[in-house]
Amino acid sequence: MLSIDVDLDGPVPIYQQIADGIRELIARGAFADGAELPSVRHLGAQVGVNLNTVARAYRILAEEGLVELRRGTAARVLTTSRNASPGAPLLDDEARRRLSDLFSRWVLRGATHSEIRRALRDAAAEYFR
Amino acid sequence: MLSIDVDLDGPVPIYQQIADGIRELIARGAFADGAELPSVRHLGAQVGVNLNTVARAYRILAEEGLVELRRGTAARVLTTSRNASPGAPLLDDEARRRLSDLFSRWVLRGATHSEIRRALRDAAAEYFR
Amino acid sequence: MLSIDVDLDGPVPIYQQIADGIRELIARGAFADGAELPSVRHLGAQVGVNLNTVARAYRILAEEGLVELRRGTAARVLTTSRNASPGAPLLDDEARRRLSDLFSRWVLRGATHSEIRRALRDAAAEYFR
Amino acid sequence: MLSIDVDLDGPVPIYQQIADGIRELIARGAFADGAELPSVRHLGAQVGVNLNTVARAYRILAEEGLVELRRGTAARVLTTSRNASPGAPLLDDEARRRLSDLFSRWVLRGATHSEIRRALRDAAAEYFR
DNA sequence: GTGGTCTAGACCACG
DNA sequence: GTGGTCTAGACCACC
Repeated sequence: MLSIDVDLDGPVPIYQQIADGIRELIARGAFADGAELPSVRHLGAQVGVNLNTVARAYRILAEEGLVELRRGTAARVLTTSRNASPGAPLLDDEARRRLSDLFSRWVLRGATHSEIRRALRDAAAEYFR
Repeated sequence: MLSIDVDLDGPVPIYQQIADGIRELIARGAFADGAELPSVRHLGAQVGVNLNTVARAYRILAEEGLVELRRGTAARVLTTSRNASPGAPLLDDEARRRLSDLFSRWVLRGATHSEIRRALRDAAAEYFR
Repeated sequence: MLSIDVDLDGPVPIYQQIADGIRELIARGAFADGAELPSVRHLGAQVGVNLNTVARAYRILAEEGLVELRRGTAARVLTTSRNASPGAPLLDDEARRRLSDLFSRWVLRGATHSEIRRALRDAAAEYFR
Repeated sequence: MLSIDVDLDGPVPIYQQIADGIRELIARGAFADGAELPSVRHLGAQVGVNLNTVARAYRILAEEGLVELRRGTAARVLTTSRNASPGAPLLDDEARRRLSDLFSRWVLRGATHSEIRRALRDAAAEYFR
């Protein structure tokens, strides 16, 4: 029984939120390899959105290689398909951009370098708890 | 002479990128308190976007309390107006959401907790360099 | 003992892949005229798909005149029933459409006319090897 | 005035046909770099399909890097973004699969190796005419 | 004006 | 039953 928080208002598209939520669940190991996702109809009903919106989220995950879609059968999770280039650094431009923006907002709230380092450590600890 | 990188393609709205860029410059101390921002016309011409787009970026920063807008005069930077509630933790829900999403993507690329901690430390060090 | 590669993922319907695979085997002369195809049960079990899926593939081949289906007996290959109008050119609209699409993709990868001609020659040589 | 043939029935999704058609026009040099595509509304009306269907075709081309989409402005063609890995051979598995299927069908219509080579040469000549 | 999102609902393709 | 396609139409975001 999969639970995903979705903010129906707000600027982030619903299909993105659903994709993000499922991606996180996969990353957290909530699915065995080959496990079935709920049908677009079920998940749509549960979350309170249209089935097409869920379908779009599934399509995104499929393009990322995290989910396998086939007509006639349930969507399946592919945990094995680590599309990791082993040498690729985590801190690529996109990650750098996201983090810099966060840091600037924190600095403007008065944060220091060490406070920021601490908040990051806390966030990671929380995530892996 | 303010320099901002704007990616005209990509999903991030241009006005957001401009606001983000200026916010970062303010956070980095590029402006004295009360310093004037370039006019929307100048900045628009320099960046190569419509003046309304720049105006919208300024409005966002004004709503955040980082910039003061008055008709007829240049926009002024307000570094002192920390709109921070002193006790508010850095790691609010929005920050948590952004970081969790980043962590999930990293985990799916095979990252471990300690690799992630290291990447975060590096990012902060880079930012404050 | 017939061997067919089927990609259970991917956008191509399984029954199509099976039909394509058998068609290629027939074209390559793997069957004497009147030879029996494996039962839908056997082939389905071997390939790992539902028997209805195999049955649908056989039906397609029957509609093309390549296979004869009769209730109660094994499906038979009909190599003689060339359903070709003798004068019909190979390069019909459908073939033209398929090749044009391929050419466009190649051109956008930087290919020239002569490189494309060479790739086509190679493909044919490979096929008939 | 862009003209695209679309078969509203038939198994190929309309959005795919539209994407294929535009890709071919781009490959044929019908667009200068940065040229504007018709709006999803206009093209939809012209072809006789819903605007969402056209939007999906545009999204596909954007993901291929052939088209640049931005809210508020017309879709732009990017001919320069050759995403060609210089060393990559034209005849990859997908191309091989497509061509093999075509060859099998031709062989079953009685074609010989040399007739097939000729048809391929003709198709390329036609395409580049 | 542009593209983007979302909906409700229909119908198809597939297993 | 599943996912996939398409529609008509609404509304939003952006320029």
